[in-house]
Amino acid sequence: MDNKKIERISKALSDVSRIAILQEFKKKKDCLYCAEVNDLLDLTQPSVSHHLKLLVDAELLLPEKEGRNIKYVLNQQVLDEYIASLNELKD
Amino acid sequence: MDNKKIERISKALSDVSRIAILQEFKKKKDCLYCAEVNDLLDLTQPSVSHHLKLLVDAELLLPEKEGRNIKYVLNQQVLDEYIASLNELKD
DNA sequence: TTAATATATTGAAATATTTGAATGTTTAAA
DNA sequence: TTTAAACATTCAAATATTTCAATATATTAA
Repeated sequence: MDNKKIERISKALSDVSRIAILQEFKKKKDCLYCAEVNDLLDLTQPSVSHHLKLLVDAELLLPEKEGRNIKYVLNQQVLDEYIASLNELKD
Repeated sequence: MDNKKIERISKALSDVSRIAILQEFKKKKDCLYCAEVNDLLDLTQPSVSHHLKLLVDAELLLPEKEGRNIKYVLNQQVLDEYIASLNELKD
């Protein structure tokens, strides 16, 4: 994983709202609906949409359209690659 | 590790200059001098000082004064705790 | 087709981050 | 003690991020 990608993922992780979104996946098996995220956070719908976009742009979340709804799935592979990059920092 | 700490470390990691600083530790055994970081980056001394401060504030780097110089050591424990928090995101 | 629901986009304000010039502080050397 | 070296701080400018109101788009229901 190149440094620009590490930077982008780190930015995606550098906000407590977005961290909370990712943590919600543990509770809801492995998929989360956009509407659930709106309920989770104390923010307006456009703000939540913005946070989800950053997570999708970083490829930490994979969006799947289901009619009017969007289902998000955690991208474990990208998360693993990011963690592997961090582990490489250690001698 | 609480979410504010995760946020702070993620922010520290969300800049290519700071990522480059951390990666330099692999080459230089496990300690890096401030002056070496100044040489490494194409930035002015105050900017480098700012970046190092963010890494120290996030506790990713431990500073040790040596006369006029400062030696930085990578804080592997904090890095490990951060990685552990990310691993917890996965189901 | 019309209305309602779910999500995205735009635009603007508030705040945060990045950078460097100028300057300050601390420590060592002359 | 004067000077030089290493690093920090302050301030301001440029840029990026966060947030929300307003509005747009897409899809489903009536």
